[in-house]
Amino acid sequence: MAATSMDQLVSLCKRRGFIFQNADIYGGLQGVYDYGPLGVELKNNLKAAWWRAMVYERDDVEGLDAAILTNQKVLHYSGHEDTFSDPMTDCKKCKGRFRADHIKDGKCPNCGSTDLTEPRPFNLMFKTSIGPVDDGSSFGYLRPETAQAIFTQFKNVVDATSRKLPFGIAQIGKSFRNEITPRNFIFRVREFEQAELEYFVMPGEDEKWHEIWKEERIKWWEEQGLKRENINIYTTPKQDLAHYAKACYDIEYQFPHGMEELEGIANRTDYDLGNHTKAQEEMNLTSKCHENKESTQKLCILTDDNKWVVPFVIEPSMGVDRGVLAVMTEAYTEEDLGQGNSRIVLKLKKHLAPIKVAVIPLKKNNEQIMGKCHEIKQNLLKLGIGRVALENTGNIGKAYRRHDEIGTPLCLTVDFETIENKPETVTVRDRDTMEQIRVNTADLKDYLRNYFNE
RNA sequence: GCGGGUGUAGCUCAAUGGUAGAGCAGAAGCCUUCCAAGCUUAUGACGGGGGUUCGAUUCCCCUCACCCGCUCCA
Repeated sequence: MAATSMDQLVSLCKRRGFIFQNADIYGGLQGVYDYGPLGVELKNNLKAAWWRAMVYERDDVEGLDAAILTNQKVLHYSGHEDTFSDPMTDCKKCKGRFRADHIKDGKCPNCGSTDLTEPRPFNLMFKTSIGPVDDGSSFGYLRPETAQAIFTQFKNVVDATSRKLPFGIAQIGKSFRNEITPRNFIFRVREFEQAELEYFVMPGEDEKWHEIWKEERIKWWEEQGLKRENINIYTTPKQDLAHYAKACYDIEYQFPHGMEELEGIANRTDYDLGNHTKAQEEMNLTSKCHENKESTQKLCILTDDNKWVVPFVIEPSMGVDRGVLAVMTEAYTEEDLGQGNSRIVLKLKKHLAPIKVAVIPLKKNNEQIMGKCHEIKQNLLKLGIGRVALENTGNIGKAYRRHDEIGTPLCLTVDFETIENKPETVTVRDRDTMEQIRVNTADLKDYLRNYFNE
Protein backbone atom coordinates (compact mmCIF):
# COMPACT_ATOMS: atom_id res chain seq x y z
CA MET A 1 0.00 0.00 0.00
CA ALA A 2 1.50 3.31 -1.08
CA ALA A 3 1.13 6.69 0.58
CA THR A 4 -2.46 7.87 0.48
CA SER A 5 -2.02 11.45 1.60
CA MET A 6 0.53 14.14 0.89
CA ASP A 7 0.65 14.92 4.61
CA GLN A 8 2.21 11.54 5.35
CA LEU A 9 5.02 12.30 2.95
CA VAL A 10 5.48 15.94 3.96
CA SER A 11 5.77 14.89 7.58
CA LEU A 12 8.24 12.10 6.86
CA CYS A 13 10.28 14.34 4.58
CA LYS A 14 10.71 16.98 7.22
CA ARG A 15 11.11 14.63 10.17
CA ARG A 16 13.85 12.59 8.57
CA GLY A 17 15.50 15.28 6.48
CA PHE A 18 14.45 14.59 2.91
CA ILE A 19 12.81 17.89 1.93
CA PHE A 20 12.37 21.25 3.66
CA GLN A 21 10.49 24.41 2.83
CA ASN A 22 12.95 26.92 1.41
CA ALA A 23 13.70 29.93 3.67
CA ASP A 24 11.68 28.20 6.36
CA ILE A 25 12.95 30.49 9.13
CA TYR A 26 11.65 33.53 7.24
CA GLY A 27 8.23 32.09 6.52
CA GLY A 28 9.18 30.30 3.34
CA LEU A 29 9.18 31.18 -0.34
CA GLN A 30 6.21 30.04 -2.34
CA GLY A 31 6.81 27.05 -4.55
CA VAL A 32 10.45 26.58 -3.56
CA TYR A 33 11.84 23.63 -1.63
CA ASP A 34 15.25 22.45 -0.48
CA TYR A 35 16.52 18.88 -0.36
CA GLY A 36 17.96 17.80 2.97
CA PRO A 37 20.63 15.22 3.80
CA LEU A 38 18.59 12.20 2.70
CA GLY A 39 16.72 13.99 -0.07
CA VAL A 40 19.88 14.97 -1.88
CA GLU A 41 21.02 11.32 -1.85
CA LEU A 42 17.69 10.06 -3.16
CA LYS A 43 17.49 12.70 -5.85
CA ASN A 44 21.10 12.13 -6.93
CA ASN A 45 20.43 8.40 -7.11
CA LEU A 46 17.37 8.94 -9.31
CA LYS A 47 19.29 11.26 -11.63
CA ALA A 48 22.17 8.80 -11.79
CA ALA A 49 19.76 6.02 -12.75
CA TRP A 50 18.37 8.21 -15.54
CA TRP A 51 21.81 9.21 -16.80
CA ARG A 52 22.94 5.63 -16.76
CA ALA A 53 19.92 4.43 -18.73
CA MET A 54 19.91 7.34 -21.17
CA VAL A 55 23.62 7.91 -21.77
CA TYR A 56 25.87 5.09 -20.52
CA GLU A 57 23.76 2.14 -21.57
CA ARG A 58 23.08 3.49 -25.05
CA ASP A 59 25.35 3.97 -28.01
CA ASP A 60 23.41 6.83 -29.51
CA VAL A 61 23.20 9.53 -26.84
CA GLU A 62 25.60 12.27 -25.74
CA GLY A 63 25.38 14.39 -22.60
CA LEU A 64 25.27 18.14 -22.09
CA ASP A 65 25.26 20.52 -19.15
CA ALA A 66 24.33 24.00 -20.33
CA ALA A 67 23.89 27.30 -18.53
CA ILE A 68 20.71 28.34 -16.77
CA LEU A 69 21.01 32.01 -17.74
CA THR A 70 19.60 32.27 -21.21
CA ASN A 71 20.08 34.76 -24.01
CA GLN A 72 16.80 36.51 -24.67
CA LYS A 73 17.04 35.73 -28.38
CA VAL A 74 16.97 32.01 -27.69
CA LEU A 75 13.61 32.30 -25.99
CA HIS A 76 12.37 34.78 -28.52
CA TYR A 77 12.96 32.45 -31.45
CA SER A 78 11.90 29.36 -29.52
CA GLY A 79 8.46 30.89 -29.21
CA HIS A 80 8.54 31.11 -25.44
CA GLU A 81 8.37 34.90 -25.29
CA ASP A 82 5.10 34.71 -27.20
CA THR A 83 3.50 31.76 -25.52
CA PHE A 84 4.90 31.79 -21.99
CA SER A 85 3.44 35.21 -21.30
CA ASP A 86 -0.30 34.92 -20.92
CA PRO A 87 -2.51 37.90 -20.23
CA MET A 88 -5.11 36.62 -17.79
CA THR A 89 -8.60 37.93 -17.13
CA ASP A 90 -10.79 37.19 -14.13
CA CYS A 91 -14.58 36.96 -14.22
CA LYS A 92 -15.90 38.87 -11.23
CA LYS A 93 -19.15 36.96 -11.26
CA CYS A 94 -18.14 33.29 -11.38
CA LYS A 95 -14.54 33.92 -10.24
CA GLY A 96 -13.19 32.02 -13.22
CA ARG A 97 -9.80 32.90 -14.69
CA PHE A 98 -9.11 32.71 -18.38
CA ARG A 99 -6.47 33.62 -20.88
CA ALA A 100 -7.53 36.94 -22.34
CA ASP A 101 -7.12 35.61 -25.88
CA HIS A 102 -9.66 32.87 -25.14
CA ILE A 103 -12.37 35.40 -24.38
CA LYS A 104 -14.78 36.22 -27.17
CA ASP A 105 -17.04 39.29 -27.35
CA GLY A 106 -15.95 40.32 -23.84
CA LYS A 107 -17.97 37.50 -22.34
CA CYS A 108 -16.91 35.01 -19.71
CA PRO A 109 -16.59 31.56 -21.38
CA ASN A 110 -17.98 29.99 -18.24
CA CYS A 111 -21.00 32.04 -17.18
CA GLY A 112 -21.35 34.59 -19.96
CA SER A 113 -20.95 37.56 -17.64
CA THR A 114 -19.37 40.70 -19.04
CA ASP A 115 -18.11 41.81 -15.62
CA LEU A 116 -14.46 41.02 -16.25
CA THR A 117 -11.22 42.47 -14.91
CA GLU A 118 -8.70 44.11 -17.21
CA PRO A 119 -6.28 41.56 -18.65
CA ARG A 120 -3.13 41.39 -16.56
CA PRO A 121 0.09 40.04 -17.99
CA PHE A 122 1.38 36.92 -16.34
CA ASN A 123 4.85 36.06 -17.47
CA LEU A 124 5.83 32.50 -16.76
CA MET A 125 9.51 33.19 -17.38
CA PHE A 126 11.84 34.73 -14.82
CA LYS A 127 13.58 37.75 -16.27
CA THR A 128 16.81 38.96 -14.74
CA SER A 129 19.16 41.80 -15.48
CA ILE A 130 22.63 40.85 -16.61
CA GLY A 131 25.62 43.03 -15.89
CA PRO A 132 26.19 45.67 -13.22
CA VAL A 133 23.71 48.27 -14.40
CA ASP A 134 20.09 47.40 -13.81
CA ASP A 135 18.48 49.77 -16.27
CA GLY A 136 16.58 47.13 -18.21
CA SER A 137 18.85 47.46 -21.24
CA SER A 138 20.49 44.09 -20.74
CA PHE A 139 18.50 41.16 -19.54
CA GLY A 140 18.21 37.43 -19.87
CA TYR A 141 15.90 34.72 -18.66
CA LEU A 142 16.26 31.81 -16.33
CA ARG A 143 15.57 28.93 -18.67
CA PRO A 144 11.98 27.66 -18.60
CA GLU A 145 13.14 24.28 -19.92
CA THR A 146 16.51 22.64 -20.36
CA ALA A 147 15.69 21.71 -23.94
CA GLN A 148 16.53 24.98 -25.67
CA ALA A 149 20.27 24.76 -25.04
CA ILE A 150 20.25 21.31 -26.58
CA PHE A 151 18.84 22.84 -29.74
CA THR A 152 21.14 25.85 -29.78
CA GLN A 153 24.18 23.61 -29.19
CA PHE A 154 23.00 21.04 -31.70
CA LYS A 155 25.55 21.98 -34.34
CA ASN A 156 28.45 22.06 -31.86
CA VAL A 157 27.58 18.61 -30.54
CA VAL A 158 27.22 17.16 -34.03
CA ASP A 159 30.54 18.66 -35.14
CA ALA A 160 32.32 17.46 -32.01
CA THR A 161 30.98 13.91 -32.05
CA SER A 162 30.32 13.17 -35.75
CA ARG A 163 26.89 11.83 -34.93
CA LYS A 164 24.44 10.53 -37.50
CA LEU A 165 20.69 10.18 -37.20
CA PRO A 166 19.15 8.91 -35.09
CA PHE A 167 20.93 10.16 -32.00
CA GLY A 168 20.11 12.05 -28.84
CA ILE A 169 21.42 14.69 -26.45
CA ALA A 170 20.61 14.30 -22.76
CA GLN A 171 20.66 16.90 -20.04
CA ILE A 172 19.71 17.17 -16.39
CA GLY A 173 19.31 20.54 -14.73
CA LYS A 174 17.27 23.24 -13.11
CA SER A 175 14.47 25.09 -14.88
CA PHE A 176 12.31 27.94 -13.68
CA ARG A 177 8.69 28.83 -14.29
CA ASN A 178 6.73 31.52 -12.57
CA GLU A 179 3.76 29.25 -12.02
CA ILE A 180 0.47 30.92 -11.28
CA THR A 181 -0.20 28.54 -8.43
CA PRO A 182 2.56 26.36 -7.03
CA ARG A 183 0.83 23.50 -5.26
CA ASN A 184 1.03 20.00 -3.93
CA PHE A 185 4.39 19.99 -2.17
CA ILE A 186 7.19 19.43 -4.70
CA PHE A 187 4.78 18.56 -7.51
CA ARG A 188 4.31 22.04 -8.97
CA VAL A 189 7.10 24.41 -8.02
CA ARG A 190 8.78 27.47 -9.46
CA GLU A 191 12.31 26.11 -9.39
CA PHE A 192 12.52 22.52 -10.51
CA GLU A 193 14.80 20.02 -12.10
CA GLN A 194 14.29 18.36 -15.44
CA ALA A 195 15.90 15.38 -17.08
CA GLU A 196 15.42 15.76 -20.79
CA LEU A 197 16.44 13.81 -23.83
CA GLU A 198 16.14 15.34 -27.26
CA TYR A 199 16.25 12.46 -29.68
CA PHE A 200 16.85 13.52 -33.28
CA VAL A 201 15.41 11.38 -36.06
CA MET A 202 14.79 11.44 -39.79
CA PRO A 203 11.57 13.26 -40.66
CA GLY A 204 9.01 10.56 -41.32
CA GLU A 205 10.47 8.25 -38.69
CA ASP A 206 9.31 10.47 -35.87
CA GLU A 207 6.06 8.67 -35.12
CA LYS A 208 7.81 5.33 -34.90
CA TRP A 209 10.37 6.71 -32.46
CA HIS A 210 7.65 8.42 -30.45
CA GLU A 211 6.13 5.00 -29.77
CA ILE A 212 9.50 3.44 -29.00
CA TRP A 213 10.36 6.11 -26.44
CA LYS A 214 6.99 5.84 -24.79
CA GLU A 215 7.61 2.15 -24.14
CA GLU A 216 11.23 2.71 -23.07
CA ARG A 217 10.23 5.29 -20.53
CA ILE A 218 7.43 3.26 -19.01
CA LYS A 219 9.91 0.43 -18.59
CA TRP A 220 12.39 2.74 -16.89
CA TRP A 221 9.83 4.03 -14.43
CA GLU A 222 8.92 0.47 -13.53
CA GLU A 223 12.61 -0.15 -12.83
CA GLN A 224 12.47 2.76 -10.38
CA GLY A 225 9.80 0.90 -8.47
CA LEU A 226 6.58 2.36 -9.83
CA LYS A 227 3.87 -0.22 -10.32
CA ARG A 228 2.41 -0.33 -13.80
CA GLU A 229 -1.10 -0.19 -12.37
CA ASN A 230 -0.28 3.24 -10.89
CA ILE A 231 0.89 4.58 -14.23
CA ASN A 232 -1.40 5.97 -16.89
CA ILE A 233 -0.56 7.05 -20.42
CA TYR A 234 -2.44 10.15 -21.43
CA THR A 235 -2.54 11.24 -25.04
CA THR A 236 -2.82 15.02 -25.20
CA PRO A 237 -5.72 16.16 -27.38
CA LYS A 238 -4.61 18.22 -30.39
CA GLN A 239 -6.10 21.47 -29.11
CA ASP A 240 -4.22 21.20 -25.81
CA LEU A 241 -0.76 20.62 -27.25
CA ALA A 242 2.11 22.94 -26.31
CA HIS A 243 3.13 25.43 -28.96
CA TYR A 244 6.03 23.27 -30.12
CA ALA A 245 4.39 19.85 -30.24
CA LYS A 246 2.71 17.77 -32.92
CA ALA A 247 1.79 14.99 -30.49
CA CYS A 248 2.42 14.24 -26.85
CA TYR A 249 2.10 11.36 -24.42
CA ASP A 250 2.08 12.06 -20.73
CA ILE A 251 3.28 9.39 -18.35
CA GLU A 252 0.98 10.01 -15.43
CA TYR A 253 1.36 8.61 -11.94
CA GLN A 254 -1.14 8.10 -9.15
CA PHE A 255 0.18 10.74 -6.76
CA PRO A 256 -1.55 11.25 -3.40
CA HIS A 257 -3.33 14.28 -4.90
CA GLY A 258 -4.39 12.50 -8.07
CA MET A 259 -3.32 10.98 -11.38
CA GLU A 260 -0.94 13.59 -12.74
CA GLU A 261 1.92 14.07 -15.15
CA LEU A 262 5.32 12.71 -14.27
CA GLU A 263 6.92 12.91 -17.68
CA GLY A 264 5.96 14.30 -21.05
CA ILE A 265 7.05 12.62 -24.26
CA ALA A 266 6.53 15.11 -27.04
CA ASN A 267 7.03 15.01 -30.77
CA ARG A 268 8.51 18.48 -31.28
CA THR A 269 8.96 17.94 -35.02
CA ASP A 270 11.47 20.28 -36.70
CA TYR A 271 9.97 23.25 -34.88
CA ASP A 272 12.87 24.06 -32.55
CA LEU A 273 15.83 23.44 -34.83
CA GLY A 274 13.84 25.20 -37.54
CA ASN A 275 13.25 28.25 -35.39
CA HIS A 276 16.91 28.57 -34.46
CA THR A 277 18.34 28.01 -37.93
CA LYS A 278 19.32 30.54 -40.52
CA ALA A 279 18.30 30.24 -44.15
CA GLN A 280 15.01 28.65 -43.21
CA GLU A 281 13.77 28.91 -46.78
CA GLU A 282 16.39 26.33 -47.88
CA MET A 283 15.47 23.83 -45.19
CA ASN A 284 12.17 22.27 -46.27
CA LEU A 285 10.75 22.88 -42.84
CA THR A 286 7.37 21.42 -42.02
CA SER A 287 6.81 23.68 -39.01
CA LYS A 288 5.66 27.24 -39.06
CA CYS A 289 8.71 28.98 -37.65
CA HIS A 290 9.74 32.47 -36.61
CA GLU A 291 11.60 34.19 -39.38
CA ASN A 292 15.20 34.24 -38.15
CA LYS A 293 17.81 36.71 -39.42
CA GLU A 294 20.01 36.50 -36.33
CA SER A 295 21.12 32.88 -36.07
CA THR A 296 24.56 32.26 -37.54
CA GLN A 297 24.14 28.55 -38.13
CA LYS A 298 22.19 26.09 -40.20
CA LEU A 299 20.93 23.50 -37.71
CA CYS A 300 20.93 20.47 -39.93
CA ILE A 301 22.78 17.22 -40.39
CA LEU A 302 24.11 15.32 -43.35
CA THR A 303 22.37 12.05 -44.19
CA ASP A 304 23.98 8.93 -45.66
CA ASP A 305 22.83 9.93 -49.15
CA ASN A 306 24.48 13.33 -48.74
CA LYS A 307 21.45 15.46 -48.09
CA TRP A 308 21.15 18.13 -45.44
CA VAL A 309 18.07 17.67 -43.29
CA VAL A 310 16.66 19.33 -40.22
CA PRO A 311 15.82 16.37 -37.97
CA PHE A 312 12.58 15.84 -36.12
CA VAL A 313 12.82 15.63 -32.35
CA ILE A 314 11.25 13.24 -29.88
CA GLU A 315 11.54 14.58 -26.36
CA PRO A 316 11.10 12.45 -23.23
CA SER A 317 11.16 15.06 -20.48
CA MET A 318 10.85 14.05 -16.87
CA GLY A 319 10.35 16.15 -13.78
CA VAL A 320 13.06 15.03 -11.38
CA ASP A 321 11.28 16.40 -8.32
CA ARG A 322 8.08 14.72 -9.43
CA GLY A 323 10.08 11.54 -9.84
CA VAL A 324 11.32 11.80 -6.27
CA LEU A 325 7.75 12.35 -5.12
CA ALA A 326 6.52 9.38 -7.16
CA VAL A 327 9.09 6.88 -5.93
CA MET A 328 8.52 8.01 -2.35
CA THR A 329 4.76 7.73 -2.76
CA GLU A 330 5.09 4.24 -4.15
CA ALA A 331 7.62 3.15 -1.52
CA TYR A 332 5.74 4.47 1.50
CA THR A 333 4.26 1.59 3.44
CA GLU A 334 2.67 1.20 6.82
CA GLU A 335 2.85 -2.33 8.14
CA ASP A 336 0.93 -3.80 11.00
CA LEU A 337 3.21 -6.11 12.97
CA GLY A 338 0.47 -7.27 15.33
CA GLN A 339 -0.07 -6.52 19.05
CA GLY A 340 -0.65 -2.86 18.27
CA ASN A 341 2.83 -2.70 16.83
CA SER A 342 3.41 -1.10 13.45
CA ARG A 343 6.18 0.31 11.33
CA ILE A 344 6.61 2.70 8.43
CA VAL A 345 8.83 1.31 5.71
CA LEU A 346 10.11 3.15 2.67
CA LYS A 347 10.43 0.27 0.26
CA LEU A 348 12.69 2.07 -2.17
CA LYS A 349 14.57 0.15 -4.82
CA LYS A 350 18.02 -0.38 -3.38
CA HIS A 351 19.76 1.71 -6.04
CA LEU A 352 17.64 4.68 -4.92
CA ALA A 353 18.03 4.28 -1.16
CA PRO A 354 19.75 7.33 0.40
CA ILE A 355 21.68 5.15 2.83
CA LYS A 356 22.74 1.75 1.55
CA VAL A 357 23.89 0.13 4.75
CA ALA A 358 23.60 1.09 8.42
CA VAL A 359 26.16 -0.30 10.82
CA ILE A 360 24.58 -0.63 14.25
CA PRO A 361 26.17 -1.42 17.60
CA LEU A 362 24.11 -3.67 19.82
CA LYS A 363 25.40 -1.69 22.76
CA LYS A 364 26.78 1.76 22.25
CA ASN A 365 28.70 2.10 25.50
CA ASN A 366 30.92 -0.85 24.75
CA GLU A 367 34.22 0.33 23.30
CA GLN A 368 35.03 -2.92 21.58
CA ILE A 369 31.70 -3.01 19.78
CA MET A 370 31.88 0.64 18.78
CA GLY A 371 35.44 0.19 17.56
CA LYS A 372 34.39 -2.75 15.41
CA CYS A 373 31.50 -0.71 13.98
CA HIS A 374 33.88 2.05 12.90
CA GLU A 375 36.22 -0.44 11.34
CA ILE A 376 33.46 -2.16 9.38
CA LYS A 377 32.02 1.13 8.19
CA GLN A 378 35.38 2.38 6.90
CA ASN A 379 35.90 -0.91 5.12
CA LEU A 380 32.52 -0.88 3.45
CA LEU A 381 32.95 2.67 2.18
CA LYS A 382 35.69 1.39 -0.08
CA LEU A 383 33.07 -0.61 -1.96
CA GLY A 384 31.73 2.58 -3.49
CA ILE A 385 28.15 1.44 -3.16
CA GLY A 386 27.04 4.78 -1.74
CA ARG A 387 26.44 6.11 1.71
CA VAL A 388 27.13 3.85 4.67
CA ALA A 389 25.89 5.19 7.99
CA LEU A 390 27.13 4.49 11.46
CA GLU A 391 24.32 4.38 13.99
CA ASN A 392 24.99 5.00 17.64
CA THR A 393 21.60 4.85 19.21
CA GLY A 394 21.45 2.70 22.29
CA ASN A 395 18.34 0.84 21.22
CA ILE A 396 18.61 -1.70 18.44
CA GLY A 397 14.88 -1.85 17.78
CA LYS A 398 14.63 1.90 17.35
CA ALA A 399 17.58 1.89 14.99
CA TYR A 400 15.84 -0.68 12.81
CA ARG A 401 12.62 1.34 12.77
CA ARG A 402 14.49 4.47 11.88
CA HIS A 403 16.22 2.84 8.94
CA ASP A 404 12.97 1.22 7.82
CA GLU A 405 11.48 4.67 7.61
CA ILE A 406 14.26 6.12 5.46
CA GLY A 407 14.52 3.05 3.27
CA THR A 408 17.93 1.64 4.21
CA PRO A 409 17.96 -1.81 2.57
CA LEU A 410 20.38 -3.50 4.96
CA CYS A 411 21.35 -3.10 8.60
CA LEU A 412 24.50 -4.74 9.95
CA THR A 413 24.59 -5.29 13.67
CA VAL A 414 27.74 -5.79 15.68
CA ASP A 415 26.95 -7.74 18.85
CA PHE A 416 28.86 -9.58 21.56
CA GLU A 417 29.21 -12.64 19.39
CA THR A 418 31.05 -10.49 16.85
CA ILE A 419 33.77 -9.52 19.28
CA GLU A 420 33.89 -12.71 21.34
CA ASN A 421 33.70 -15.55 18.82
CA LYS A 422 35.74 -16.73 15.87
CA PRO A 423 35.18 -16.55 13.01
CA GLU A 424 34.03 -12.97 13.32
CA THR A 425 30.45 -12.48 12.15
CA VAL A 426 27.77 -9.79 12.10
CA THR A 427 24.03 -10.03 11.55
CA VAL A 428 22.60 -8.68 8.33
CA ARG A 429 18.97 -7.68 8.51
CA ASP A 430 16.75 -7.17 5.48
CA ARG A 431 14.49 -4.11 5.47
CA ASP A 432 11.47 -5.66 3.80
CA THR A 433 11.42 -9.14 5.34
CA MET A 434 13.06 -8.18 8.67
CA GLU A 435 14.92 -11.46 8.42
CA GLN A 436 18.48 -11.79 9.67
CA ILE A 437 21.41 -13.92 8.72
CA ARG A 438 24.90 -14.06 10.14
CA VAL A 439 27.66 -13.21 7.72
CA ASN A 440 31.35 -13.73 8.23
CA THR A 441 32.95 -10.26 8.21
CA ALA A 442 35.61 -11.55 5.85
CA ASP A 443 32.85 -12.24 3.31
CA LEU A 444 30.98 -9.01 3.91
CA LYS A 445 32.36 -7.09 0.96
CA ASP A 446 31.52 -9.80 -1.53
CA TYR A 447 28.12 -10.26 0.02
CA LEU A 448 27.26 -6.57 -0.32
CA ARG A 449 28.82 -6.22 -3.74
CA ASN A 450 26.60 -9.02 -5.00
CA TYR A 451 23.57 -7.68 -3.22
CA PHE A 452 23.85 -4.17 -4.65
CA ASN A 453 24.93 -5.17 -8.14
CA GLU A 454 22.37 -7.83 -8.83
C1' G B 1 -4.41 36.30 -8.86
C1' C B 2 -9.81 34.87 -7.01
C1' G B 3 -12.90 31.86 -3.47
C1' G B 4 -12.67 28.38 0.89
C1' G B 5 -9.64 26.27 4.91
C1' U B 6 -5.22 25.93 8.10
C1' G B 7 -0.90 27.90 10.96
C1' U B 8 0.89 26.14 18.99
C1' A B 9 8.09 22.26 20.25
C1' G B 10 11.55 18.42 14.99
C1' C B 11 6.64 15.39 14.29
C1' U B 12 1.32 14.55 16.00
C1' C B 13 -2.01 17.05 18.95
C1' A B 14 -4.17 19.88 23.65
C1' A B 15 -5.63 24.20 26.56
C1' U B 16 -6.33 29.46 27.58
C1' G B 17 -8.18 37.42 27.20
C1' G B 18 -3.87 36.78 32.84
C1' U B 19 3.48 32.98 33.36
C1' A B 20 1.22 27.47 27.24
C1' G B 21 0.48 20.96 28.49
C1' A B 22 1.33 15.98 26.56
C1' G B 23 2.96 11.77 23.50
C1' C B 24 6.64 10.54 20.09
C1' A B 25 11.38 12.06 18.06
C1' G B 26 16.09 14.30 19.37
C1' A B 27 20.48 15.08 23.38
C1' A B 28 23.32 13.06 27.75
C1' G B 29 23.58 8.82 30.94
C1' C B 30 22.03 3.57 32.82
C1' C B 31 20.89 -1.66 31.23
C1' U B 32 25.50 -8.64 27.61
C1' U B 33 19.24 -5.18 25.24
C1' C B 34 18.26 -8.20 18.03
C1' C B 35 13.03 -5.50 16.23
C1' A B 36 9.48 1.24 18.86
C1' A B 37 6.18 2.90 23.18
C1' G B 38 12.30 0.34 30.16
C1' C B 39 14.83 3.97 33.82
C1' U B 40 17.28 8.98 35.04
C1' U B 41 18.44 14.01 33.52
C1' A B 42 18.44 18.37 30.82
C1' U B 43 16.51 20.84 26.32
C1' G B 44 12.44 22.58 23.17
C1' A B 45 6.73 26.17 20.50
C1' C B 46 2.07 30.17 19.94
C1' G B 47 4.52 31.89 11.25
C1' G B 48 5.60 37.56 10.86
C1' G B 49 3.88 42.75 11.61
C1' G B 50 0.31 46.17 13.41
C1' G B 51 -4.21 47.30 16.24
C1' U B 52 -8.02 46.86 20.42
C1' U B 53 -6.92 45.99 25.74
C1' C B 54 -4.22 47.15 32.16
C1' G B 55 -2.82 42.59 29.68
C1' A B 56 -3.49 39.02 23.12
C1' U B 57 -1.28 32.55 21.48
C1' U B 58 -6.67 33.63 22.05
C1' C B 59 -10.43 39.27 19.36
C1' C B 60 -9.63 42.59 14.73
C1' C B 61 -6.59 44.12 10.35
C1' C B 62 -2.45 43.27 7.12
C1' U B 63 1.25 39.93 5.51
C1' C B 64 3.79 35.16 4.69
C1' A B 65 3.42 29.98 3.95
C1' C B 66 0.73 25.43 3.32
C1' C B 67 -3.91 22.58 1.91
C1' C B 68 -8.73 22.35 -1.37
C1' G B 69 -11.19 24.48 -5.96
C1' C B 70 -10.41 27.68 -10.62
C1' U B 71 -5.89 27.69 -13.56
C1' C B 72 -1.38 25.25 -15.00
C1' C B 73 1.63 21.19 -16.71
C1' A B 74 8.13 18.81 -15.90
